[in-house]
Amino acid sequence: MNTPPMMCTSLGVRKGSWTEEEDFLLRKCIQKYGEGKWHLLPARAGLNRCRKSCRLRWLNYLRPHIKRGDFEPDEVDLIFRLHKLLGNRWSLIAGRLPGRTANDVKNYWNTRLLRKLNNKCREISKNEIIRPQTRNFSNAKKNISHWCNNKSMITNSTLDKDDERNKEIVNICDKPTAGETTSSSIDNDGVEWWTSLLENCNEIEEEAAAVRSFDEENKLLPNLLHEENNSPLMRQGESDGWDDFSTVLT
DNA sequence: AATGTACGCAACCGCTCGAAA
DNA sequence: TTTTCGAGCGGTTGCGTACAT
Repeated sequence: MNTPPMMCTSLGVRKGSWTEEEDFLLRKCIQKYGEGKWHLLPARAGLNRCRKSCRLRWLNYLRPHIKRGDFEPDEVDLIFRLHKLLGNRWSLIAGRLPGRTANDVKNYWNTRLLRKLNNKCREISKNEIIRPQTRNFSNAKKNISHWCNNKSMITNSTLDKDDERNKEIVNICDKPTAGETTSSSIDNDGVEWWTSLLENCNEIEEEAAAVRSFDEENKLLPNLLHEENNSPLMRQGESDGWDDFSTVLT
């Protein structure tokens, strides 16, 4: 392994890739003192790194039992489900994937999965002409106070960014279940797409809250993958929109 | 063989949150 | 109650590598 190029900040703190020696020092220090107290770690370990860098290196790379290599289909399934439920809460998602880090999950989502979704959307757009529709907000007044009180609407990063990729995800993820209005059959009053989106936000927030409280009671789901049919989150027969993803990914 | 491009991953940055003073 | 500071998180960037031209 070649020594990576050295970079230092103005304070002389080393940046850039980690060397084997630094890894060794970090590992040794954590074995001795345990995790935490990151601000003390660089001095204890004799590392010329900032505490953030040390923490990240440990969490994403050096920690025992970290799984490397491709994600299994089960894991990809779970990522999709949890992303729909939780949004870009990578640490929460990773918490349900033993051996995977938030950074891994985030990278995987941002590269491979998003591309697959984008490709699918491009295929769709080849065949369907999506015409912009005028939006009549007069009918939406009644919803405004509801929107304003809905924190998830304001802060949910998967929804509030004017980002084409997020829009595509929202379109796919919010593909309605049987009996609901389809996104392609957008209503004529021009409001329903907004309200249904907002309702979804509420649902997602409620489900996320349920996850949190469930976690607190049970301390992490033992193995969601194998128990999902019994899981309160993914009960059989309840459409969570996931079935749609299988087709997207193939 | 050389060059350009796309992709994946590791790492950094800036922000928020919560605890302690 | 306010301020300070450490910890943690998500977004983004940069680099190395694989692949295409």
